[in-house]
Amino acid sequence: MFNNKIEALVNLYTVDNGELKILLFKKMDDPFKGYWMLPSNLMINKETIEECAEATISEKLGVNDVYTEPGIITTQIDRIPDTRIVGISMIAIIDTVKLNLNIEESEEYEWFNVDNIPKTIYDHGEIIKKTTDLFKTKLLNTKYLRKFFPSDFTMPELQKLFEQLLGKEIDRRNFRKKLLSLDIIENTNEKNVSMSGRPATLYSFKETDDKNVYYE
Amino acid sequence: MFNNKIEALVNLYTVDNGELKILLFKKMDDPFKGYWMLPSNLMINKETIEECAEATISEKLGVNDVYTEPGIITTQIDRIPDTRIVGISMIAIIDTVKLNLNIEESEEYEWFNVDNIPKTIYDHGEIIKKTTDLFKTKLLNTKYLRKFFPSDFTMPELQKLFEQLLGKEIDRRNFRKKLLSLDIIENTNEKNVSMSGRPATLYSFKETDDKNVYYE
DNA sequence: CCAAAAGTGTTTTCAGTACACCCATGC
DNA sequence: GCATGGGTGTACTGAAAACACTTTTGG
Repeated sequence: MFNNKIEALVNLYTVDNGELKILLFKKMDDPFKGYWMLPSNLMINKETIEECAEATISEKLGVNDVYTEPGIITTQIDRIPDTRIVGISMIAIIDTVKLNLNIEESEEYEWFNVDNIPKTIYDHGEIIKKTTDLFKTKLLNTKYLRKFFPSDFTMPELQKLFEQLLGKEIDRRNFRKKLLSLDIIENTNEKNVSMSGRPATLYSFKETDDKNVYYE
Repeated sequence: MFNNKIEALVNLYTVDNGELKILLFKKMDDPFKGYWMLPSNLMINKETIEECAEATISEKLGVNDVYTEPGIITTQIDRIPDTRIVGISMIAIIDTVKLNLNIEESEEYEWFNVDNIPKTIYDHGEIIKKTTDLFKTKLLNTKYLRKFFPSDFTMPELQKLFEQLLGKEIDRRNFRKKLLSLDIIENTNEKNVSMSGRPATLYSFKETDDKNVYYE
């Protein structure tokens, strides 16, 4: 009567060329064959929900030490037919460096832009939407930005991410001015290798207190 | 192995004379006799966490139709000795009108200013702090303010609440100017009965889209 | 008439916005 | 040398902050 199954639904995010993306797996068998899903696992008695999420990532991708934290919770009785499972969505962040080192191409998973989610099993689509909305507001804070950019980044890259988060275009000069005025980043005096055009300067986050870059 | 007990830890808030307060109950027996606690109940299989929280409030105070939503989640294995219970803190909001109609004085409970929480059982103190921090940021939005003030309120009352939320003093004239400029409230042309001094004008929230009053 | 709290307008300051031209690289 | 994307400075605008005196009530 009081015992419940709890599943961690892992929303694993990365920033790829200034785009916020989430990792989804393809369901290879019926029901819902061809639909997409969040990697998930039932939480066992002797672990925390964070441990459960980290184990799921490790199992699916072979990557360890990924930051996770709880997102939203769903206790709808009938969210999955014929069984009662409490869902806890987990926000997880991985940077492109770790990604490139450890992840190979696969038929079974794909990184999707968070604003372009394919059809999913059960309520995963709704969970992704709610969790991503929550995460987008958190992501305006350097605490989370740091995790995507543990080493360095370019201004145009970061600007592109903010344009997606805020859903509007930002003037290049004003964005740069604002970021520098906050005194949270520093010039590394390095340049990236660009596809074409002038190479961009690389910046990194200073080791200061975290603050929000934008509101609203 | 996969079955867990889940408890709803109800953080019931009200605004009393511009002060944000939370309801706590006194533990009347050992262990932790004399310590304070959040009202809570284990969630049963056939209810949602919201229903569990609402039932808890109904049981303790005899008040129904109270708005609730999930706050934070704790899955620490040893948060309660010798047993594993997953804790979900629930934000619940009650207005002073409902309060006065239904609640009588009691030895067993008390409304505490959220910035002055007494000693609590287990991890309740930490849960209150985290949930209240979360709620304070939400409370800058009229969606939640409305629930505290379903009928009307005075400017000084609302200003006092904002001063607590933001942790700083606000100029009376500037606060008034800002609130009126947002076009979210209207003058009811009524006055309240004051303790002493000039009676304050009563305002109410317009039926418009919700927005944030302040950031940061 | 005195104490207590509410109400009101103007100036200053600073952050946000708008805007156009030059620079470094690859091909 | 040209296409591509990166880097820079200034003027305008509007919201936030600073600030002091008057009004209404109860006792």
